[in-house]
Amino acid sequence: MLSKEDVFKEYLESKKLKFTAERQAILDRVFANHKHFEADELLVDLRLNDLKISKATIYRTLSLLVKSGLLREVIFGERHAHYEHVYGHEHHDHLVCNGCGKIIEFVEYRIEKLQDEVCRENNFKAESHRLQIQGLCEDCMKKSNDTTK
Amino acid sequence: MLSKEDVFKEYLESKKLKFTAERQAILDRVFANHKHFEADELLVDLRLNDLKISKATIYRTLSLLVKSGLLREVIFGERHAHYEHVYGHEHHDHLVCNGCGKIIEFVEYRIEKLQDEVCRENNFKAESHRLQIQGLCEDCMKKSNDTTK
DNA sequence: ATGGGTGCAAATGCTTTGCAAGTAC
DNA sequence: GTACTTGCAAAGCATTTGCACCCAT
Repeated sequence: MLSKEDVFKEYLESKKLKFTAERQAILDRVFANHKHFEADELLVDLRLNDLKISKATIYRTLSLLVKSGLLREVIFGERHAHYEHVYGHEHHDHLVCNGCGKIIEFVEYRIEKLQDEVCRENNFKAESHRLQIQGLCEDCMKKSNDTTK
Repeated sequence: MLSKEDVFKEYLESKKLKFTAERQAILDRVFANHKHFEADELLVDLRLNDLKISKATIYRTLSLLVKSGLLREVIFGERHAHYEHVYGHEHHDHLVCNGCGKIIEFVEYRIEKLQDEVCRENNFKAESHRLQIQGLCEDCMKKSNDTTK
């Protein structure tokens, strides 16, 4: 199986783009740590590792990582992007807590199958999908029911 | 059954807010025409009807319409909001064509049921959800297969 | 009369872009 | 050598906000 680097390098080559030190560093940090992250969090993480890469380059590289299929952009209702790993992770969907912002991932194969069915019915060729359920997690539910609050 | 106006007025009253001419006009135009629309499209529509309402007021009123439950905000992967009617429409999800931008609505009760099941398993209380499938519609699929292109 | 509402223009926050200088191949 | 890259600062865009004046209740 191809490593992340191989996947990225192959993509870059196919587009006649270059594998620079900045792209290397971003790739490393993106997959070193977090699962979900935002552009700014990546910037901080790079700084903490003494990597001085400009915001512009971060945005440009994230876009390439998405196009190469290593990352996916997720939008959680806010107006800025979050990213998550595609490489090495099964496709999943999200429960987003409106109370504390916690994100719970889940996999439900039967939903995917019904989606395929819907696509067939509408002569639609799916390329990607996102399902997200907003509400309250267990803890926040308890808090909001707590009459002593 | 309560009319849209009644729903809106009730919401405003409950928050000690006022039912102004601007809010009236926006409510009317929002439900006169479109289903899906963006803030800017609403602005144009208001101008075409000789209603000179500022952008600020449009944004402030849309937010109130969402809170009152008459509208829902949908984010189609772009970085700006779309709105759709809740009042008078069954809950549905979307197929979004990456080729031409067309939006196909669908209702699939079995998916909703599986979502409820997922929430139960995770002790999660759903408040809303959004499911969207991106891909190519029939027409765009034909175009991309067209070898004469 | 008065607390909320409006328009305007400026501010915001995330993201993109133009440009001059640097670098991978 | 030459096309692609980078950082910087400026621009872009959708949306929000501060403020002085206005108006529904």
